[in-house]
Amino acid sequence: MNPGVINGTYSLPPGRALEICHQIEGAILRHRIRPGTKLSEDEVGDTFGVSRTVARTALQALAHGGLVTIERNRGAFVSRPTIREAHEVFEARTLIEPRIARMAAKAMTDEALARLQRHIDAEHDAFAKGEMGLALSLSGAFHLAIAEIADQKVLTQILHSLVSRSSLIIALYWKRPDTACESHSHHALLDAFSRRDESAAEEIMNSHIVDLHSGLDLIDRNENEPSLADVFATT
Amino acid sequence: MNPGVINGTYSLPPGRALEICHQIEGAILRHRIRPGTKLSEDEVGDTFGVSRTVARTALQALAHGGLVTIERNRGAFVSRPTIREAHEVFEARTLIEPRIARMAAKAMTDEALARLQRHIDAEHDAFAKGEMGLALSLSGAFHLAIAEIADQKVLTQILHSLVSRSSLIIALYWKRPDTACESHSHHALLDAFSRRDESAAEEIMNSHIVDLHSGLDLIDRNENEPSLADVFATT
DNA sequence: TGCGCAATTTTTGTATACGATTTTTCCGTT
DNA sequence: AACGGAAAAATCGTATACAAAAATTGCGCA
Repeated sequence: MNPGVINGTYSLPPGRALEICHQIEGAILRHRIRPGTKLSEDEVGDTFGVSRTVARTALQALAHGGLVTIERNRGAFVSRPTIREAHEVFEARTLIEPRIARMAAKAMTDEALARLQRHIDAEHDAFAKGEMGLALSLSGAFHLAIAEIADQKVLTQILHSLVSRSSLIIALYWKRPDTACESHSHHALLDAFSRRDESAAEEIMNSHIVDLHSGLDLIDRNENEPSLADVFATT
Repeated sequence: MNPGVINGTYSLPPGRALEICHQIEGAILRHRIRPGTKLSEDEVGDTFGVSRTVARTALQALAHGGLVTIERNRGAFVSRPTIREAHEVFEARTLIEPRIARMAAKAMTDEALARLQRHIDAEHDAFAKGEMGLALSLSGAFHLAIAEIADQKVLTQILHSLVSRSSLIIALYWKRPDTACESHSHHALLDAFSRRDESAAEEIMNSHIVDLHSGLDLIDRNENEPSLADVFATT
């Protein structure tokens, strides 16, 4: 199972390429592949036992979701969102998700509540086991589940891309890599949903996203990895 | 020149495929190709003098933007948004664009104002000449230009997809195909921008999108083309 | 030893070939 | 004449081949 992976997000006909998309997406969302990692066509093709043609299709689909960046004549890499983009992604989520939460509260059913509860349980579980990557991806899946309940396909697709990129952003800029990001916002959200309290859901979601945003270390210490070159520069 | 086409929207490396994307997008936005039209790989390849490989890449990119729909073993077609999707697209725009207008008002410069004025002039021009397709695509480009001025890349990309799909929706559901869609909302918007009146810009944009939405004929006479089969059903 | 240039290797861009699926056409049967 | 099915054609899915570009390596020279 691939948490965070929702059907119909990649506009590809069902087939091998779509499956590979989901596999790679899952790996990135669980932080098993770091931003910046090269994803060569041969490597992907060999890994999944397909030709470069199919691997290429999958990588291009991922590129359109923003998870992968393709540079001409250089290949595909797991995206490294800039600080600028990080801000924009969370600002967009702040705009969109509270509204989605409100719509979800309106459309909430007992079945949907149970599903959200299961999401939270799984998230807790992974967290307890120390599987942080999995926990994080499940946390993203929770947000998408809400969008699905709101039954807004267009916004869900948009949110999918935003949540995916958020995962990359967290991998790059989360303040305390060791410390965990457990919050009980999801519980509070579920509670509001169970009361069908639209305004509360909207407000809680808003604070939740703002919290996430502010949990990032987005001070511009001249952008991106100072790795090696800068570290040993003897100025 | 391709009105409505903005760089960086399709996550493809520069090259032949990207160019073909823009060409096809331009044609669709100007209503030179109707929703539902088949775009076969051979046809596209021959038209632009490239192999199917490149044509395929372009079509897949367009599919991710929502302009084209690919069905497995059947090929690519210009998308035909459902009534349901039409509502969702305009609801999403109602959520996003007023905010973008506000941000644009805040970031407005004289140079940007001049650019918007040129957009409006071009739109008028096309309209006067009866080139409705061109006028419509320029109208979409105006909205995108605002997003660019707001300098929000993430939201601009999202809006690009929404505006493109709006063009398909208008092609399918506009109430009076003969009557024109001239409104002076764009003028009013420009006026608010020139006064740097953020609230006015936000409010005018909101009404403008709502107007567009209500100009559509989205009554569900059991979805899409009743064509033929239903027409002659002798119940 | 350090630098730069050239040859080699790797990797991507594009075209083409072949098998699979779908669509169309055409013919025989009723 | 209408229907159904089989053959033919068209179109897509995938693999592979070759050309072009980039990255790497290694050599020669200062």
